[in-house]
Amino acid sequence: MTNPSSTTELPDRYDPAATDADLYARWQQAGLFTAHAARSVRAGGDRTPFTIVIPPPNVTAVLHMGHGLDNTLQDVLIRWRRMAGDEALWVPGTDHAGIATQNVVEKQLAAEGLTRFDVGREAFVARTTAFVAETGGVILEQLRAIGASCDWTRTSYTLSPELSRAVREAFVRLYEAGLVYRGHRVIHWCPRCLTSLSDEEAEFHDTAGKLYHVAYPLADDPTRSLTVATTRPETMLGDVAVAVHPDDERYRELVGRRVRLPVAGIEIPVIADAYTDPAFGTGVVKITPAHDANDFEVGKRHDLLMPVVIDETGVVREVQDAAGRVPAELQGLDRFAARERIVERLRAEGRLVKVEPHQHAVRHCYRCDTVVEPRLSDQWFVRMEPLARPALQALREGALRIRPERHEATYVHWLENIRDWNISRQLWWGHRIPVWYCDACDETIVSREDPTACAKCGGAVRQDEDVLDTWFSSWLWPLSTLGWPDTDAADLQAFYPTDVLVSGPDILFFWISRMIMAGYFFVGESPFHTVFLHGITRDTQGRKMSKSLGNGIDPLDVVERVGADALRYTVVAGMGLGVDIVLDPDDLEKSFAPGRNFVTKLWNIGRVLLGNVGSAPVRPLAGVDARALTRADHWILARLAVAVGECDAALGPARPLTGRWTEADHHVGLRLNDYAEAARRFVWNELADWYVESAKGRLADGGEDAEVARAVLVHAFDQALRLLHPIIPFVTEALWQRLPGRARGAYLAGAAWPAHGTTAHEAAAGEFELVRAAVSALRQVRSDYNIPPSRQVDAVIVPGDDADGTGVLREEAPLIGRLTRCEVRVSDDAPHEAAAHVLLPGGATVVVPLAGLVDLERECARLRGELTELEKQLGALQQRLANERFVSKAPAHVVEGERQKAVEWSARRDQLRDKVGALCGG
RNA sequence: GGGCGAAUAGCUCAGCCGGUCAGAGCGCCUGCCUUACACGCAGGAUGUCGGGGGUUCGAAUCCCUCUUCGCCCACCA
Repeated sequence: MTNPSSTTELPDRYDPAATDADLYARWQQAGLFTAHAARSVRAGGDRTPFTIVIPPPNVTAVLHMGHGLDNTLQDVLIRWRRMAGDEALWVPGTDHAGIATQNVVEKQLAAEGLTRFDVGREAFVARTTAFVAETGGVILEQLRAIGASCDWTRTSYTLSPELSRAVREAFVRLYEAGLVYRGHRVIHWCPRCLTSLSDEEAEFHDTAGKLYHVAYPLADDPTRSLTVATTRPETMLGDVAVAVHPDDERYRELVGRRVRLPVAGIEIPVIADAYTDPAFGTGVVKITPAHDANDFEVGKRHDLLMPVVIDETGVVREVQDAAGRVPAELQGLDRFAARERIVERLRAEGRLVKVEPHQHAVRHCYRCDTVVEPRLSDQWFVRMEPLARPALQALREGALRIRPERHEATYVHWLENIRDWNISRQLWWGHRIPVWYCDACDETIVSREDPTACAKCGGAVRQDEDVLDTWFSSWLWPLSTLGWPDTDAADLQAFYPTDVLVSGPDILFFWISRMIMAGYFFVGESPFHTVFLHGITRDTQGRKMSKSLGNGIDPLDVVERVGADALRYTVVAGMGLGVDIVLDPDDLEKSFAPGRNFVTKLWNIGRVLLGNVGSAPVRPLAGVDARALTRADHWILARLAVAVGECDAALGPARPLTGRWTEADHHVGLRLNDYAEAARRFVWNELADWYVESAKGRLADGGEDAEVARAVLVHAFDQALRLLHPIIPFVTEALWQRLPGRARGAYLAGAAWPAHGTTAHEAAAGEFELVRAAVSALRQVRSDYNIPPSRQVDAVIVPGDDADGTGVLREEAPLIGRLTRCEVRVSDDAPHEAAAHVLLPGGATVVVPLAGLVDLERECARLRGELTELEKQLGALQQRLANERFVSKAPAHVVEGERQKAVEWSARRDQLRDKVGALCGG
């Protein structure tokens, strides 16, 4: 790479399209993203490992803004730690996404007029496999476009042979521990996907429904009836009882008698069960064990029949134990059509007492949004309570923290009330459940290896038809991607436990909590010590970005228009911890302006800096005699030290300082927006606005001082690029490569994170603050009096009591003059004519003669107003200082600060009075 | 029905343990194409920090309450 010696070789904008891909390829060629197990201290190396496993996107997914955000944050952390000297590993990969992927392929089949049953299981799986192989994993390619520094040599896939082995091992181990069992109960069923769902997969949606009050006449006295309330009249065909509360006086005498079930025309008993809430509706509830989880429990308690009247597709018919319950006219109707018909019949028969509107939460399939049908079936479950205990303990003892902290309460609540996990799915796409049945002797075989015959009787065996919940492989992700169940695997040894898990809060239960439970159960350790939950992206109306609403932003669009760096900077700088980020899908230019502007600014700082510094070798800062440093040099070095400190503080400790999170470090760090702001401020408001401007003259003058300025300039910029690299890796690398003296093959991506500076520069830096104050004062005068830049202004700085300050101002007068386009001299000799006065800290006064420059009359009015306002404020301040209680109770430094302020204000008031006197003649 | 969070400049938000916090970015106003940058420079305006009450010498910051939005959880048929 060449080192351009003038800005003419650098275009005036950074061109991501022409640069980013090339830089990314070179990073990868240099092996910068590849972690080495042997270098981890856990494997005898000398580097602390820092590991993140990516939340594996669905294999068929394409990148959306949520991924853009999530992966940017991970990349910031990974790049930061890599630079900080850790053995940083970011494991990428994809999830086979059972239902989601199967649905995609089924849709393709549907377009051909076929169902999966038409093609058969084997062919369907083959087709899906081919589909995934062909088009899957696109998202991983897309991640490179935003700069994600994943270790692509370790790319994983939940359905790969290696990870499938982990899945089977996990299932068998849980089974052997008695934590996996087969249960016969009512589960959530999606009649469209034709599979069971876990509690988490059956999402509640508020729905405007109706509450139907239906009269069930007493069998032995049709003039009397019990009225039940139901939202789902179609299930009444499966009623086996009506229940009242045992203590409910109103119905006590009816318990044990029978009622006649309308429509079905059969008799069912009245039972007493505490499940019934006497206060709800009429206090009478119909019991339908096969179609309601609670009713199922009641049914079991009372040993009731469990007739199934709705089949797996949601069609009403006599499925099981339901002979004679479904009238012919209802047979074969969809459940919702059946509801209508039943209601009509009830109305016709005079059994419908009333219908009320009813707002309630109805479970829907999280994949296809179909209303879930509770269904009685045999499923595999994981007993979760024993797994939850250590996961709760982890948080209590500080092995784990969740940020922002408010999510910790959610986590605890969920774990404390955890329910068993239905892990079997009636799908074809996924890990086949490793259970075989022998029909000959009824033996159940759960095995790591595929059995060929029944171990007991030698008979033929057949494997369970179901597959595992896709999350059953996801929950092993931190383990399986690192080589588990091979506990000797180099990666597992070197990188497990991992460090930070970055995700949106939406999959806290689906995935994150379960990973923690798996970590403890399978290897006895939490898979990570920090869960970092970020917000989600919303549009300007506050709506969640989604495909269906069409309000999403395609990150690749953004990359194309403003570049990956601008995208990354915008989301990192714009997002508080755990706070949602609002972006306008209709105005990408505006939404990403902060990032775009900053990248351009940085690029231009690079242009002027490189252009002024040239390509000749530059001394390392350490080789510069400290006595040769100017005030400005000290100042920028001091500011750099502050910026580095702020960035480190904002990012926080990468891991618990004492092995466990404590009050001291639990709530610290991961404030990426603060980190971004600290770095931005240094580079823009300090380095560019002040230091670079101040150095231009020195560089032009040449000589020894120019060498010093070059050294400081290059050092400060180099350090700034390092600070910013995790956020905006491309432009910083492109600039860093052009710094003079850059060694071939060295990359910023592999460079060291800035070390804390010394405090050696602070004293001289303070002097430069006085220079800045003088410059600001003169700029303000120019602006206040509307003096155009072209108009030369003579300024006099009248020394104050501070002899040192006067010395500084005298020496720096040329610089102050250059930065303000004024002719500045320091003299006791204040001009006598009308002039503007600005007081500097330390007592010196900037005086600018105004004769011929302004309308004095207007100016006087303005000044008098200013004086009045100041006197008012000063009065209040003095009153405060006269307050006994304030002086005695407030901390000394506060009182001292107020006193100081009063002194300054008084001086300013006196100045202002003089000024008014001088300008306005008394 | 529980639990949690948010309400601060026109917009999106920072403001941790009460006193240099009334701030940033975008937008707006004024003046500048000052040979790095108009995706810029210099200067500037705008907020009784959702309402009410309380604690305190002092509250955007703590407590109570109300209002309005979110989110999560939940077997009230």
